[in-house]
Amino acid sequence: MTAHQRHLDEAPELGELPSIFGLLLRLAQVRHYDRFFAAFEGTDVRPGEMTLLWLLDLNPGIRQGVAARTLLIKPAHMTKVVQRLIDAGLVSRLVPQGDRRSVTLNLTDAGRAHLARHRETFLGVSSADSIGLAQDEYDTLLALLRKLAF
Amino acid sequence: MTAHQRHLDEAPELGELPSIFGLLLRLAQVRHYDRFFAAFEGTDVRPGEMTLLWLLDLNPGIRQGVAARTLLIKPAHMTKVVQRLIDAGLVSRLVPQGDRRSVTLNLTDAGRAHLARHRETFLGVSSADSIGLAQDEYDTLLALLRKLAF
DNA sequence: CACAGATAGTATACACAGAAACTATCTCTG
DNA sequence: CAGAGATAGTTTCTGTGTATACTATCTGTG
Repeated sequence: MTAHQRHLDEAPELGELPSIFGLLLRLAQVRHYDRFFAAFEGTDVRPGEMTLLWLLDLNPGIRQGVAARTLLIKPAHMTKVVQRLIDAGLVSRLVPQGDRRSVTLNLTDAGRAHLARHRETFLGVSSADSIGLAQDEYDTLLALLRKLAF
Repeated sequence: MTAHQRHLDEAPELGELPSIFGLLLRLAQVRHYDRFFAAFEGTDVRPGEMTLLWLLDLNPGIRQGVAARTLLIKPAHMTKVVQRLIDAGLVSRLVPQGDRRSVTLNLTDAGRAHLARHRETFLGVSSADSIGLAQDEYDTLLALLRKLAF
């Protein structure tokens, strides 16, 4: 079988599927993850961790639960993500005086260094160019997604 | 603490995060999943299964691997999804004459009935209105996502 | 100030998705 | 036409995220 014939075989009828919002979101996300992991190949940096470090850099001492709600991460999962970052020496946990049920988070020096080291790559993955859209299309897309996300 | 004060507590500084494409995609998807499961509450219908059934309806006898590549589902996972649908009586598997390594898929009568029963709800979840955008914004968003997805 | 209920986070158990290795079949080349 | 390599799908193992239930702490009301 030639490549061309195989291509024909693999072009099934899609009907209205390309207008199903949930499918499009998922497909776009899968492709974006591929880009992310290609850019961070060999570094074991993960998208969610990178985002959390970023948030902690902007909000030193933020409560763990507030970070979780902001990033739509479930509390049970946040516990594990934070534990990983603490094990990696990037984040520190502190139980504040006022409310000893809660936990506040801070970057360590190593965490700040880690963030600085990967900042450009992280931003680069999220650029119109790497995503394959014209700048104005990209701006429109981000504005629309922002309406849905926040 | 009043609701208003709590709201203030929970508005951390976000910096450039709302321009991080990957984060926006994920947040939008999490919110969309919530809508989906709210609409299908009590039915145990899942988004991925619904999409696969739809694809099978349009392409009777499609090869399992072709379906997997079309929907960006990994082969190992597709095996399990198909098995679930077969157990539910919605899909049938057939090993074709020409290539006995492969497997072709078809909807059963029950599968077609299932699809028909949930079709409107499925489309409804994926409408400008339920997503909370104006129709023209929604059309733009879909067109842009389609560029990324296919 | 005691205690009922709310809240913050954690632990346990499970579901969903992927990677790698395996089996069966097919194809192509010598 | 035999055997090496490619291909289709499955199995096994692992990781990521969720639901549920639990512990610790706090708050508000009597």
